[in-house]
Amino acid sequence: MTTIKDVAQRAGVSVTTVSRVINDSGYVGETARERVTKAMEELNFQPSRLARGLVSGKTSTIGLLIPDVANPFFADVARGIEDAAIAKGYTTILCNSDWKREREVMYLDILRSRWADGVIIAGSRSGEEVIDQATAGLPLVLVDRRGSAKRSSVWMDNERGGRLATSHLINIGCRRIVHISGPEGSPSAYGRKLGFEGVISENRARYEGLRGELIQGDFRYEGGHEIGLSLLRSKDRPDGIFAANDLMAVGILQAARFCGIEVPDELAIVGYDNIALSEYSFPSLTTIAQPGYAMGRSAFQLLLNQLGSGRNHHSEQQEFEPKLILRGSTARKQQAGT
Amino acid sequence: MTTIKDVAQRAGVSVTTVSRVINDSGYVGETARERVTKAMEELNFQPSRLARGLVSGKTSTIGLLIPDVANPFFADVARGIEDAAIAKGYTTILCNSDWKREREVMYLDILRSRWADGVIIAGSRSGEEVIDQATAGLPLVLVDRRGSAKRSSVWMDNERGGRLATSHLINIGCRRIVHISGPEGSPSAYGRKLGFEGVISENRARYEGLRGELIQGDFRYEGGHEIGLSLLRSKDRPDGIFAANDLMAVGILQAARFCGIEVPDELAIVGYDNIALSEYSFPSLTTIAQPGYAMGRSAFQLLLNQLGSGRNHHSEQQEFEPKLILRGSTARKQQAGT
DNA sequence: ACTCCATGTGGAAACGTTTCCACGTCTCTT
DNA sequence: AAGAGACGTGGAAACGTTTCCACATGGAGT
Repeated sequence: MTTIKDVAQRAGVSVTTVSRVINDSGYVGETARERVTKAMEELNFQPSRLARGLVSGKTSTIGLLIPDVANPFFADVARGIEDAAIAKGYTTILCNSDWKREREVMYLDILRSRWADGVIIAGSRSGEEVIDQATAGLPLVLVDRRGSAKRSSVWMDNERGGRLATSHLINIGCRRIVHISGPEGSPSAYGRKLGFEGVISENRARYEGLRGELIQGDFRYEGGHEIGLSLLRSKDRPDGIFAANDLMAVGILQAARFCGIEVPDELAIVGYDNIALSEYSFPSLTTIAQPGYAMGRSAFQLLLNQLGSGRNHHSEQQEFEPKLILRGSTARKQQAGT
Repeated sequence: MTTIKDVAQRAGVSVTTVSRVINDSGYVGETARERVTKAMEELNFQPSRLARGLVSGKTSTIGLLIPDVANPFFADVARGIEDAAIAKGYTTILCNSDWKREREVMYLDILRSRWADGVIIAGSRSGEEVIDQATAGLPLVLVDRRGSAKRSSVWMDNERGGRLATSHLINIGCRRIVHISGPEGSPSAYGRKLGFEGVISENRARYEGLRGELIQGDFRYEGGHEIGLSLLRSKDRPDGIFAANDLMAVGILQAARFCGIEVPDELAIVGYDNIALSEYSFPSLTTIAQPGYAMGRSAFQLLLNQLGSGRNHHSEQQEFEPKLILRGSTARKQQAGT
């Protein structure tokens, strides 16, 4: 490792001068600057960010805590964040919590020990107190929930999304609807469930025989597949399913194909997220769009605003609108009247 | 930030003793140990990895340089690497090069400045000299190519994979076959192309009228879609397409649906990677399996071996076998004889 | 009674930077 | 002619650890 001292020696100046050249601060003479620049190039010198971080207290590093990069939605979020971060000179540490609370806490400890300047947490199942405790003063942006006013967050109105999805199923004539929810504790899953329940109970008077059922899922493809199989093999099978994310919805789609059930005519399916997969499945999946990449970019921007503003806890909320994307999995030949 | 000094003071001992307790090294008395442990808990103390790294020269950090996490194959690789890394106490820095060589170099400079202990590069388009130059002594594992003997690498026999795919298309009766290759410079894309060309030229004598054509792609869905459209609209359209990855293959699938061309009967399609998407598309995609997660785990293991072995450049190669996965996109009613 | 070694502890240097302070020299103003 | 800047430079402290060294104290072996 070549250090600033080597550069100083080679250029025949002091380390102070080299530092000034690197940071373009203070006064440096023309000749000195040239010699330092030359020496840096010759030695292929890169100042150590460790040392720099130690003295400045800033590491230009952020932590990204998500359940799973292999989940396309979070991969999009991650990409959005990393792109925005590197553009501002920040480096991103990747942390996959695998939906486990204890892993979240573990990663947060690691991030603190590495002096991350801030953290973005997406898809956490932990409560706010736990997060508060574990982040302990670390600047923070949450991406899946409406945080309290004192915290920055990027979120969607998941309840509205859940309402859109459920209403749509009712509109096309479904009367026995099942909602496969997300893991317990996930605020987005909770919102979607609320929306579902709300619409079902509001419409029960209007459409007699309308029934809504709830099954707890895990946001994973395999989980959706299994639940789909057991659900579709029962006598009293549903004619509409709203899955809390696309991955599970696609799992159900496969289960339906396996059971020889026609989608959308015998069974209509709505997902959530609008990941690429939902467009290319067969039939293509009606879903609620959630712009992962844009939400990621936005989350980093909020974090940056917080970092810039020093002590005075500049906190902001950014909301994204859920949007119903109509595709094959609910495109019935004849629709029931509204 | 609470420091080791605060802990020492609270426990009434020297920083040396605290350090010994933290690292469980040297002699520490029973009472002193207890008091230090207690003080650490009370202060919620986490030793600074920056300071530690500065003195030890080791940061327990690795860099992960991939083209794009939003590409499901690389997301799998990333997940495999991160899982393996955290299990050994290493932290992963995420770098998306977006297939651009200059971004690779930029990221490598950043990683060096952060004193990453090692780097894993997947899907790079840069030549070995460029990589050598940019990594400059950083322990390194390449994941998509058979490195020279002096370098650790994880790879697949892409040429064999290309041969499998192309032979399969010929076997089911395709005679005008197009290969959509990957971006220029990518070794995996190159291997697949070689395999394609080899099989085509070897079979030209046997099957008269057999034609193979090459089109340069970019490993992206949209690219595949566009190429598919222009290809399928021409009079002289192919009856078989081998795409260098699944993303492009699915793009072509969509293009075929758009043009009203029957898959697999009018057009057979083979992809590469076996990402989740390939199973859920319609028709499902015949492809060459590439186990991203396992390759990621493996890559980290090789890196770890290198890190442990000090100066003596312990380098290993790990090879994975390509496997043909038969699915709907090539399942023709009647197959031509071999 | 002596040395020897295991045990326990702390001071201080080192890691590679940034930054505060001090000390020059030159030029311009009055 | 003298003082006030502006300009240019370097020494050294500081950041939070680890680790080398020195120095105690005690008991066991001769």
